[in-house]
This record gives sequence, C-alpha cells and structure tokens, in this order.
Amino acid sequence: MVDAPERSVSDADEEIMRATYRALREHGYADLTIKRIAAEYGKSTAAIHYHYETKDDLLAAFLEYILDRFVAAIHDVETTDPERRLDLLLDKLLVDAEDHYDLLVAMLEMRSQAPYKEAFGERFRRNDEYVRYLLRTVIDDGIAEGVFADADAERVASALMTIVDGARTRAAVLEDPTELAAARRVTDEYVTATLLADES
Amino acid sequence: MVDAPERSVSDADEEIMRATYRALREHGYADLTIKRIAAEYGKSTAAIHYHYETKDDLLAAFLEYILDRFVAAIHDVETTDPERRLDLLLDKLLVDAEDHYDLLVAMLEMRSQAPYKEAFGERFRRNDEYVRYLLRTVIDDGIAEGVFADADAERVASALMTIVDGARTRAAVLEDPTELAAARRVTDEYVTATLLADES
DNA sequence: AGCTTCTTACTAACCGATCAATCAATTCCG
DNA sequence: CGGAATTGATTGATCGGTTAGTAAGAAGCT
Repeated sequence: MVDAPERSVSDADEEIMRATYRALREHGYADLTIKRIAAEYGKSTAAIHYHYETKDDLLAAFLEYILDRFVAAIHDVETTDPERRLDLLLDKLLVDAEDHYDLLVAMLEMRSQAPYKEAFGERFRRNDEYVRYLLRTVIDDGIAEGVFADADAERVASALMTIVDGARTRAAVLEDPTELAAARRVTDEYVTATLLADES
Repeated sequence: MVDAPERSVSDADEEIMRATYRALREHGYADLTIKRIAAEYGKSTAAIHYHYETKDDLLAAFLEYILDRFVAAIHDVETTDPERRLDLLLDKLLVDAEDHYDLLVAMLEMRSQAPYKEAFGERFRRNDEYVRYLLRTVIDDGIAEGVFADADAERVASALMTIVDGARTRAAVLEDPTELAAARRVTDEYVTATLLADES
C-alpha cells in the first residue's frame, strides 16, 4: 500500500519520452537514432528496445505524447468570451511557438514524413481536426452571441489554420521566428475583416 | 564540325538531375540514396560519384536545378496588367502545385532540412526573396496604376506567401490536395479585401 | 525464488565513399 | 596516315562506419 513514490508502471516510458524529446530537439528528426535517445535516457540502446519493440513503436508513442502535451496546452484556454477566446487560441498557435524553435523545426520534419508513415499521418490529421473543431466552435459561438458577423465558420477556421501552418513552416525553414508574430497580425486583420466587419 | 548530336559537356549532369528527380518522387527525400539515384540513372553508384564528389554536392546541385525550373515556370507569366498578373502568379504558386503532389511532399522534406544543411537554407531563402520581390513589384505597380488601393506591398506579399506555404504544407502533410484550391480562394478574398477595397 | 529491468556483445543490413582496373573515344606525334 | 599516349566514363569490389534489432545472461527488487 506504500505507493508513496507512486512511480507508476509506465514511469520508465515517461522518462524515455522526455529523453526522446531532448534528443529530437538536439539532433533533429532525421538524425534521431535509438543510440542518441539512449544517451539522453542514460541507459543502453537495448534498454530502449525492452520498453519499445521497434523504433516505429517508440516514434508513434512519442508523437502521441507530444501532441497530447500540445492539446493540454491549448486546452487551458478557458475563457468563454468568443472574441477573447479566439485571440488566445491564435496566441497559443502562433506566439507560444516562438519559444520552442527547435521543436518547431523537428515537428515540421515529422510532419513531412506523414505521407510515408501512416501512423504519423493519422495522428496529425486527428490533431488537425481537433484544432479545427476548437476554432469552428468559438467562431460559431461568437456568431450565435452576435459578437461576430455571420460567416462560414468552417471556412474561416480553415483559412486561419492555413496561415498558422504557413507561418510555422516559414519560421522553421527560413530560420526566422518573426514570421510567427507577423502571421499573428495577419490573423487579426483577417478576423477583423471577416468576423468583426460590423456596419454599425 | 559535325556537332549534330551536340551531347554537351554536362549532358551526363542533366541526366543525373533527372534521375535524382525521379528517385526523389518515388522514394522521398528521407529514403533518397545514391544507390537509388544510380538505379534511375541506369549506371553504377560509382558513376554518380564520378560526376559529384559527395552526396551533399549532388543534392545542392539538384536543389539548384529544381528551383531554377520553378523560377523558369513562374517567369513565363508575362502579363503586365497588375490584377491579372497577380492572379496568374498565385495560380502558379498554388493551383499548378496540385499536379505535382509527390514533388510537393519531397520539397517539404527538403525544406525541413534547411536548418541543418546551410546550402539548402541559403538556396531556399534566395528563392523566397525572389518570389517576394515578384509579388511586391506587381502590387506596387498596381498601386501606381491606381488599380490597387494604397497598401503596404511588402506586408501583403508576406501574407500571401504565408498562405501559399501553409497550403502547401497542409496539402502534403494531410495528403489533401484540395487545400491548395481552398487557399487560392483565401488569397482572392485577401486581395479583394486589402487591394481592391475601393469605396466607389 | 522469481520477476522486472538492464547490460554486454553481437548480427545483418545498409550507407557513402574509395579503389584499381577496364573500355572507348580522342589527341598527339613521327 | 597510323600507331601510341592520353583522357573521360564506367564498373565491381570493398572499406569503414552506422543503423535497428536480437540473444543471453547479470543485477536488483520484493
């Protein structure tokens, strides 16, 4: 009953995910090897294989882990006021990414492998649908409350996500984090033009 | 004088570029090996190394080759009417990409390696600046001719490129080519709202 | 004692790159 | 003109290195 330390059964798993995270930021996805993950883990490569049969299994688990963290981060936007909530969501999607440039690059690498790794594609699509759902919902709420003009919430959400992904890709590829802040202003312009175009 | 065949000095180079292009579309950048390029080339791997010292050299040459083709394609937009020219440029950037999905994916892979391969980053930045110059110029021309409303051409061009890159990333990652056409409509909306907002 | 966890040592496959050797075409020279 | 020398292009074999994954047994915990 002395479960005080409460090192849960999958305690090692959590540490391996963290080690993978560090190795990924340090070496990038293309140069992410089991050896390097093991080095961060502080144990042998075989120890990794004890917990995860194949590298693919580990990577799939890691993608689950990292996207769950992302969802958790975006989930703590609790404001219900539609205009404020949309602002905060876009901040999470664009502004917060500035502090994690290495991760931004690595995630772009992983995303570029989606067409070749079905597990990746599936998980990225699911995440995409979740974000789209959040955006569509807040927009629809705003329309229902009358603070947003009548608009096609689905299309507006898609447009915003395209801008978000464009900014992330450009920030990573051009090694220019200011792309994110610039895109944040574009989303504001877009929101103002399409959702706040009141003819009062 | 009988230079009829005219197999130019760098004839082999051209064929290797084409072989690389085929191998890239077929296997993707991550799985692009000299062996696979040689297979497409129809000769041995050593034959590749005879023409290009290292794999990096070959890849740098290929990126030059493929981006030169892109520039050539975008260059044949000769219309001078600003509104029409902007439309055609955006068509080249978004609509035409639909026919080359495999290349779209591979180019995203290569772009994601820009932070690790300075030669890539440099070349991608140069290409980016060229596209930005084209867009800025056509917008400034339109403003000068009075067909576009007064606007910050640099910022509008950046916004359009963010949308373009977002659509390309999403089309590749989500394996959904319709993202491109959808983004094309967003650019139209954006152009209408920022450049054609005449209060006649 | 017995189960979980881990290490050491290993394999098989693949990678980019290098090597000497070969062949065909071209150039040089008497 | 014609043989000799040179050059460009290519092959097959191989090298050193790295990869993911495996096998067998030791350590440690309960």
